[in-house]
Amino acid sequence: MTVTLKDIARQVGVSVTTVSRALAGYNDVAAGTRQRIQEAAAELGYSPNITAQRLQKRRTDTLGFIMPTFGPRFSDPFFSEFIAGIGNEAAAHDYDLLVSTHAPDSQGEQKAYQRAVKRGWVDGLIVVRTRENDARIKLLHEHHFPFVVFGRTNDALDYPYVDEDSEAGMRLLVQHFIDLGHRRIGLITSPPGLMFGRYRLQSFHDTMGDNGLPIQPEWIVEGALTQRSGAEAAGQLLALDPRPTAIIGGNDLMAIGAINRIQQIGLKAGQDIAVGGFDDVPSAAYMSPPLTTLHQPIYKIGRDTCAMLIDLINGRLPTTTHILLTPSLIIRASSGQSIL
Amino acid sequence: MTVTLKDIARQVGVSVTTVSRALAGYNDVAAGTRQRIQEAAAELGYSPNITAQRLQKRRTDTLGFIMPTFGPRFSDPFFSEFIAGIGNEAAAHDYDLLVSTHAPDSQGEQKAYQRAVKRGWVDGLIVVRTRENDARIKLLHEHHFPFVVFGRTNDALDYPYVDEDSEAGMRLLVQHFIDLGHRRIGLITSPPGLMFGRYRLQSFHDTMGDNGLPIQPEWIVEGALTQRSGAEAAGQLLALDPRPTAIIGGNDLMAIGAINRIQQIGLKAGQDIAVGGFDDVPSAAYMSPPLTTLHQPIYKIGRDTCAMLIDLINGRLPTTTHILLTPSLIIRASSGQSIL
DNA sequence: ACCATCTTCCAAAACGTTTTGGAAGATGAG
DNA sequence: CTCATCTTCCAAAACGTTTTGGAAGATGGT
Repeated sequence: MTVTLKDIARQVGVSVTTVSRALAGYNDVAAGTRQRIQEAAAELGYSPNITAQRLQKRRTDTLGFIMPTFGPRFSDPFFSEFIAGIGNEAAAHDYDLLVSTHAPDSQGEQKAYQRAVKRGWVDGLIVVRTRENDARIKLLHEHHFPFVVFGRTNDALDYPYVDEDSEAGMRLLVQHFIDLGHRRIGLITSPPGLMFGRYRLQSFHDTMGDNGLPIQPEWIVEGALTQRSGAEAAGQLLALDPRPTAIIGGNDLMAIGAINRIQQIGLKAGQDIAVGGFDDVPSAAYMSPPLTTLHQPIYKIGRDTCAMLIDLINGRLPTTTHILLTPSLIIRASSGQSIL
Repeated sequence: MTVTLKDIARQVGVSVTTVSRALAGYNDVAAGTRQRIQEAAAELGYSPNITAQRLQKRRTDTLGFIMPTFGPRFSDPFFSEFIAGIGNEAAAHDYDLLVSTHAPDSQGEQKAYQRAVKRGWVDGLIVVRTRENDARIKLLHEHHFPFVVFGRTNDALDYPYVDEDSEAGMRLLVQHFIDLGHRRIGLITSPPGLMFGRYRLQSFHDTMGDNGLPIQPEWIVEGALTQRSGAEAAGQLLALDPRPTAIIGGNDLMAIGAINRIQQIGLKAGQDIAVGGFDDVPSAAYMSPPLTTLHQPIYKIGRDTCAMLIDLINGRLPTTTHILLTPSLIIRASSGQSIL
């Protein structure tokens, strides 16, 4: 069937050892012998079996990425860009990328992490969308398994991570709206338990407070990170009396949903109601109105996270294991003009 | 370090064989012995090493998906939804999914396919975005390697595929515009060499011809499947005199870019210029105006493709290996009213 | 002619699992 | 008591590779 070292050995009339060492470039093989072996290998079309190499080397040269997906069918531009980032970086270092989709805290997710930790499934893991009391991180940490996280947790554990400074981001956005004269600002939050939502919500409170502005509880509505849920949440906010003059989406997808709902009831986003988002997804700049948002360099974050993990796996401690990136506020038409 | 069969065998005082067979549930193990083995396994926290199992079984239980990406940094909602589809289906059958990103026809891509074919990298491959004279398909076909394709090629080769009927889709969309009274219709095509672009272009020509409508060469502009390129191409179309009254994007991303450019120069998409796209990406319904487009059930296509591949790998010939899905036209505000 | 040193090769072990082909002892039928 | 049949176990081989620890023969210096 497929060609093995044994086949070459038989054809050339040497031992498997010699074939292996000849092809690996050791210098204890006579030039002529090596020549004949190389020719035979080329002729037979030999390529070493990956699984056998992995067993022998006790490493898989594979990285794992377990995507936490809400609901079976889902689509989030964040993930394709992030995968492109880690995928390219991994490929550059000759690592494979194993991708698995599982609902957060589901049995399937737990099994996947167990396989990594106990069964030599992959050499390291990339963890995203941190949760409060994140069981994944506890597990990996106590098994001393190599991993890097995009996000932080509320544990006291020390582990390498890359994160965006959600607090700073939200502060920029809220202050921007306040400076434009807004006083009643609605917020569409992400599902509970997600750390980044927690930081953003906290910062929303803080920034409003620092400006001496009270917050009505009904200004804060929960969404599910999708356009549809953003539209629904916006519907609730727009039904308030008085209604908010600005709406912040916990991510761009929800902000896009909000804009849609605003137009639907006959108002103009960016004129009657200001809107802002988080992420700067590719479509954000092409909406009408274009969406004011906080730019996160997702692709770069993916690359950096992956590079850090590879260093970790190979025992090269990264110089810094805690990276906090400040998102930059991209002001576009959806935040409108001053209403003062 | 990690626990192996040997460790359990030593602790219980039996052979490795017996441990293996006890845990695998064979009935040639005494009840008491099995009990002690199971307890020891639980106590030591044993889980079988995946790589060793794979070597022994000569199968990886892993599927490969090599994403053809244009440019290093990229983001296409098509891929995240497609990955979710194949990922979930794969997980349901206990298969892993290996994802690799490579530029089309690049060296890296070729190497990846070689690894699959010759080195036991994965048990099967999913191929997408077929190209003219697609080298990937020729390679896989001549090596009798299990694979399923999303898309068709111009080869005479027989292989299993799932595809959307681009010709039917384009016909629906063009006819829709013609019925609304449009006579000058611009088309933003995908990069050359991509089969789906070829079908769409051909069908564009055919449908216009069938309606007795001539096509000016300058109505057809090439894009790169991104919002930005769609905006640029639309810019060219809008500069024509007389300019087209309708613009079709080769995919939704380019249609979204076109809408953006239309608004930018002070015209109203869906009123002054009709716009249509392909794919029905999640954002399409939330644009303003919402985008008329051809809905492709990407998630389902991913699942079906993957299911077919798994059948193939396990020697269960799927009943049908050629599936052609007709996209449905979703009419939204961007196609506007009749202009007659 | 003898010993030391190179050069070239390979058998065996190892990675951790599953499968094959018995073997030893217990049980039961006659 | 004898032979056949179960029950329970295991040594060895296998998957395909890499590494270890020599061994045999060639070379060269004296």
